[in-house]
Amino acid sequence: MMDPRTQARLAIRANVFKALAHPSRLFMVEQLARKSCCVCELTEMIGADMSTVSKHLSVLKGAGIVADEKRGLQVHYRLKMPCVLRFFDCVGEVVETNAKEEWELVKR
Amino acid sequence: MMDPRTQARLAIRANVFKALAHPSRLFMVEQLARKSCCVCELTEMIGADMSTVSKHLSVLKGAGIVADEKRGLQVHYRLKMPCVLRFFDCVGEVVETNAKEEWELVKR
DNA sequence: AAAATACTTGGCTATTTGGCCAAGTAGTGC
DNA sequence: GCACTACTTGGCCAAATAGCCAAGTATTTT
Repeated sequence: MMDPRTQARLAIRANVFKALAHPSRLFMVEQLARKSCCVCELTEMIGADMSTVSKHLSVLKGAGIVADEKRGLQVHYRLKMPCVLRFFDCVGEVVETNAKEEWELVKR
Repeated sequence: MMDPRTQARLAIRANVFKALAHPSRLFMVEQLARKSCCVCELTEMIGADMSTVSKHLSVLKGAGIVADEKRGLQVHYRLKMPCVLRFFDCVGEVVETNAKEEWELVKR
């Protein structure tokens, strides 16, 4: 019946996945993997309101995936847990396999 | 400004993460990694309504993470993309690091 | 063919999430 | 101190998610 400890462990882990479960946040992680950026740079690239971007970043920060540091007027974010990049290969594989299978179904 | 192709690519990938972003679904993936199960077994373990479990499974199936097969009255699900298990090590690492840091803050 | 089992799907409600705008905070430069 | 820039936070609304119950489907059993 799934004891409370297991339940709690899974809930905490689910939060990490939840943090990555948004296109803009994936984009941010990819960018930050290349180089640290201030909020303004990411805002520019994504093209949403800065407040929106800031909130996304705080979700990633809350999950422990990125870290921030104030430099003068700007706040710079960096990828704190580069191991999340390892996810992306597998996700790419999943997506590719799905697409191939769907194609096979529709093809004829 | 994030072109539509990038946008679409990220949205598809985000769906895979979204599928994993729930405690019960993580539990299912872990179980299915050990052995294939029917819906009834997972329902028993999780302790929710069978309809709820069935819906969770269809989310995982929609993301291409699991596959199903009917055997008599039962439907058996299996882990189709075992590479998602590789995520779990990193997620564990993230969670552990977060916990350690939070502890350092509260300690004194 | 009727009953039982193992699911899935539809309907409903409560909660969460995502977005923008407006207002607040924190440094910088005059 | 006052204005300016770079953020963050609160408020609000629209949309998505998660849960249960009830109803529907498919297969087996009697």
